[in-house]
Amino acid sequence: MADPRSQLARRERQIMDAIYRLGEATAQEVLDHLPDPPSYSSVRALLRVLEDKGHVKHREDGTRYVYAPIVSREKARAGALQQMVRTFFDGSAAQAAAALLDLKDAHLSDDELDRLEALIERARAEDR
Amino acid sequence: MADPRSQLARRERQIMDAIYRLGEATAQEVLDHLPDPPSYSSVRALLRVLEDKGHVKHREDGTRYVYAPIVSREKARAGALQQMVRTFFDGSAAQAAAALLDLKDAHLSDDELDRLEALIERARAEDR
DNA sequence: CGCCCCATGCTAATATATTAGCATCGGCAT
DNA sequence: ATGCCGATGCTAATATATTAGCATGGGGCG
Repeated sequence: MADPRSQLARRERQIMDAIYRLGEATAQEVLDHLPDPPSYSSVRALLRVLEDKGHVKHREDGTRYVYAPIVSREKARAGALQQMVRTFFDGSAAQAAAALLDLKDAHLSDDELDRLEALIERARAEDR
Repeated sequence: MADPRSQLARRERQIMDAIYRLGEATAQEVLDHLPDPPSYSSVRALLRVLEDKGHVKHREDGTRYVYAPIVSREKARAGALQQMVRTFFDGSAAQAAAALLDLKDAHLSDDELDRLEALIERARAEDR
């Protein structure tokens, strides 16, 4: 599964990222999460374009539109992870996981570390 | 550190991804790794643009140019990881690592699992 | 030496994305 | 009822990216 975002133009992708970050969002909320924010009007136009292209859908909340991605967060991120692994880690998911643990602002809690170890044990078991 | 690729246009980013995947590459090699490949000539033009913008440099290998990224693979991928974690994992590197272990084509070897566990132990130790 | 091949430089045309303005519509409070 | 506010629809202008063509230049080999 390819990362659908890889087909998007710069702004379009920034907007999709904002929506994925927020789960769902109004034009104003998207605008608030955009780097070098353009006008509100521009954001709305791009949301319409993204809807035309089938990347986004909207529901009405009272008088305004709330946008949500067509491709679920889970699927989109799986695609993004694979893309990442291919581009930067020679296809090795393990290398990528290792790099994540190394991120300086990773600050992992004991709980999280426990859960990761559990996952590793599970991966071992599955391989047999 | 932000992901420098987030400023790039669609094709430009695809080209940067190819270069990061390959380490360094000629125009022809980049072309071979591009989805919906344009003409060779277009690729060369974009490589020049990317060089102007400071994303890429070239050395001469005999008569041809071999392009390499300005920002090291390590730095670029750290930025990309952070971006990914922010967008898809609510800022939690641990959640991201967990998703990596779950990727269906992750196929992790025992060796890799060992190394990951070691990293987890180290993370525990550092936190004290 | 001169030709050919394989590369690059440059430039112009086209396509696409991005922007923002203006018109409009509907609900709600006065 | 009507005026206002906050929203959308639409469209046109502009900026940017993308494309590909043509000219040029150097090196190696017959």
